[in-house]
Amino acid sequence: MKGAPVSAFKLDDFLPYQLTVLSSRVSAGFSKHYRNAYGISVSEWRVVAHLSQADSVSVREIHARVDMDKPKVSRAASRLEAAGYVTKTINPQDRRLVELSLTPKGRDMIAALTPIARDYEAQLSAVLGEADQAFRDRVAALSAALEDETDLDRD
Amino acid sequence: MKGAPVSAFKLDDFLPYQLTVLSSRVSAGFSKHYRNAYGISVSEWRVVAHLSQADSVSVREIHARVDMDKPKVSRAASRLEAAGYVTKTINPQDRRLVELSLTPKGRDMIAALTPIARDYEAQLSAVLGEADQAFRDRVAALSAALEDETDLDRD
DNA sequence: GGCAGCTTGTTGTGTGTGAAATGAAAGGTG
DNA sequence: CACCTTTCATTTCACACACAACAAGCTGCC
Repeated sequence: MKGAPVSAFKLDDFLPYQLTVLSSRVSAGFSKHYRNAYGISVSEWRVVAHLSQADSVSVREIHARVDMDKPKVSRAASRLEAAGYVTKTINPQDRRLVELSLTPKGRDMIAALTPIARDYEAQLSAVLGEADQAFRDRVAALSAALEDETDLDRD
Repeated sequence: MKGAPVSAFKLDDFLPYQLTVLSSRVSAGFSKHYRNAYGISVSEWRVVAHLSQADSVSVREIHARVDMDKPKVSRAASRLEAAGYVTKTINPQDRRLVELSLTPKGRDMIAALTPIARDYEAQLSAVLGEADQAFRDRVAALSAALEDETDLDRD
């Protein structure tokens, strides 16, 4: 019994680990629906998805709302622009701001992906069964509880 | 009403997005406990945590059990070896295998981190309240349901 | 025994990432 | 109005990642 751990730590039962694995699988399961069809990454999907709710939005706005740092948003926007899904225009009132807008091609993409996203979410809900709403509430509660800890909003 | 989305897609309410944000926050909240103190990353933490349950384990074993691909395990192991937390020895029976073992220094680290991990998990459980076990069951159920989809076990 | 084929681990390669630095524009103060 | 500070976006740099190629070792079949 030389190196026998006194009280073994079970990584498989560790909630942070489980959540990372789950999150990775859920994202992978959905991203394969748009990665092949449209050649966009998760970051790009998030930007486009946010643009579907509010057209003409600055990089800063997306950075604040979509849990991505500024360089990530900036690069995702550039890739989306190069792919023809988004246009970048400088705001005339405040010329520091870069307003992002969906092109018709971008709108077509989000129009096609929205039902796919809803279907995918419905599949997840089916697995969760009647506990669906309770589960979502717990996710939100945990997320909110940790929000301030990760509160590094020094820009 | 030119670009008004017909039925807006709410990224904030999208479960895959919520889970990614949650997972990121939970991991960040815990990793800050060992990042500063020991200078190790999440990958390295996982390897060490797994070694705490089963000493002397091959890279392949960790790859299979810890949701990391082979290069990631290999590089994490090399960094841990350089930092003096693990040793790598070639298995004499099968000289392809590299057995990883914790050094005393590595055992000290995991001994110090285990109670911190348990405390952190207890905090999460406190937020979840009586729904704790139900929540974990749902996490496991979802993860299991998606396991086969991500089943790219072509090594 | 020798060669084909598999397994294991490491190393390359192109890409993405995050932190800090930079550039560019607006606001505030004397 | 000049100067300084703040804000926004991009770029730089060092590093991590994923996928693929690779070298080394084992196995089995003839």
